[in-house]
Amino acid sequence: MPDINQLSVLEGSENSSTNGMQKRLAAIRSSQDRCSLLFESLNGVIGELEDNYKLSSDKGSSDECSSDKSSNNGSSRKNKSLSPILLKKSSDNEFSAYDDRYPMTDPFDSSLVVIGPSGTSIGRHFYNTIQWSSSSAATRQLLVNIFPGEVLATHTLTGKPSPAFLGRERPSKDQLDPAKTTDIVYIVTNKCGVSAREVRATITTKCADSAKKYRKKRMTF
Amino acid sequence: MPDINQLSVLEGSENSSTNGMQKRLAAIRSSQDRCSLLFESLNGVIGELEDNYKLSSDKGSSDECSSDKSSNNGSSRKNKSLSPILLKKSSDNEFSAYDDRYPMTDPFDSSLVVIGPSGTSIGRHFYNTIQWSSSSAATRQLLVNIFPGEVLATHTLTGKPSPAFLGRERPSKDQLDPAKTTDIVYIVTNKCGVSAREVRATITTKCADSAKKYRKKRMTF
DNA sequence: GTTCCAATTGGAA
DNA sequence: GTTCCAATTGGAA
Repeated sequence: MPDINQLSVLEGSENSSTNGMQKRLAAIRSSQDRCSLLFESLNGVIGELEDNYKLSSDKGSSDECSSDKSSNNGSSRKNKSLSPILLKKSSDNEFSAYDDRYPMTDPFDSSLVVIGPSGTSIGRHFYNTIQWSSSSAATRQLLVNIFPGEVLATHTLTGKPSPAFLGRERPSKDQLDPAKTTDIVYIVTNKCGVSAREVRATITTKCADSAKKYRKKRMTF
Repeated sequence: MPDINQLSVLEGSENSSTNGMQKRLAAIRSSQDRCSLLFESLNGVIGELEDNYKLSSDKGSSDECSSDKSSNNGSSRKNKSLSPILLKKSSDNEFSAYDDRYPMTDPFDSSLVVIGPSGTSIGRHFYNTIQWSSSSAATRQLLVNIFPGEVLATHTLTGKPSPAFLGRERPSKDQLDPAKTTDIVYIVTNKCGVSAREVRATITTKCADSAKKYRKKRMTF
């Protein structure tokens, strides 16, 4: 969560800040992390309950067709009451840096949704299919939508070689466009209430898995 | 949320902290208060969803309800059905099968505290010094208290070799006593509200760091 | 077919 | 001096 990291600025501005203060900040940070986890947990519960509810209330409709959701009468009330609260939660969860403008509709193309301050945009339809109830699923969905599979296979989060493979270097990989990855981290941390660390780990793993996939393809030649 | 309450301790011991810092801390505190409110709100949503769900699906739902659910009578149903879901979710986050008995005083030695179902015990005085506000700090404190430094340096969580170093094997390491590591995971997940994954990652890292330390010592010979 | 796990590393924080 | 980061791997889940 970006806001917490910003707290480190404090240390710079105050030369008098003590070790004790560091500890306090660490304590705050970790309790906020726990908050995030709890949010995720609650989100999961809500998603589950909602799924059950939908399942039994209107059996025919598939889950995530959201486009015509707003046109529902009566029964849509429950859906409606759910979303705003969840959104409110997300924004409040980001104690500071959260910018209410994102996600926002692309001002030049209403079929696009801008997901973060760096301006990364994705299709609205795809956006509506993202499973925010799982931060790793959401992260991976965003990755495969934003980057071609081969880019994922040939790039990494940082572009740096593994320190564990020094002197045994693998073909070096470029860095995924940082503007896009930071926007992914931005939207997932905000929508799912998880730490940036977690999202970044998922990106790292997804790249590794993609590379593995392409490596296998090569083997078959 | 116990963690947030613990933060109030911060106020007790401020000596050098500046006015600006106070304000920032106040801001954090208030946002955490908001957090608490949101939890209540989310809980309300869950209740509402569940009521709706109950209302519309009183016909043998198939989901993951436990075996004894069918034996419930009408009135107890709502309370009972919500809890399992929350518990289930919780266990995903490793608040898991929380057993109120732990931590407990060692029945044979009141100076010891048993931290988990496997019976790992630690000194009461040490127990009282654990920083539960940081899951990684708490995990590391427990590790160094329970295992000698050299054991940490020569063991790993699983005892398995790194798959990334096949054909280039490092001297193999034994597995840390699983009874003890599971108890560490148990107590930290419960006290800090973090996932088992996170605690296990910290254990892995601590072992790696310890091994590094001892490796350096060797280098100096 | 995809996601997740954890051991290892050097250096950054 | 210690903790944290992320790339890489094979296989488990």
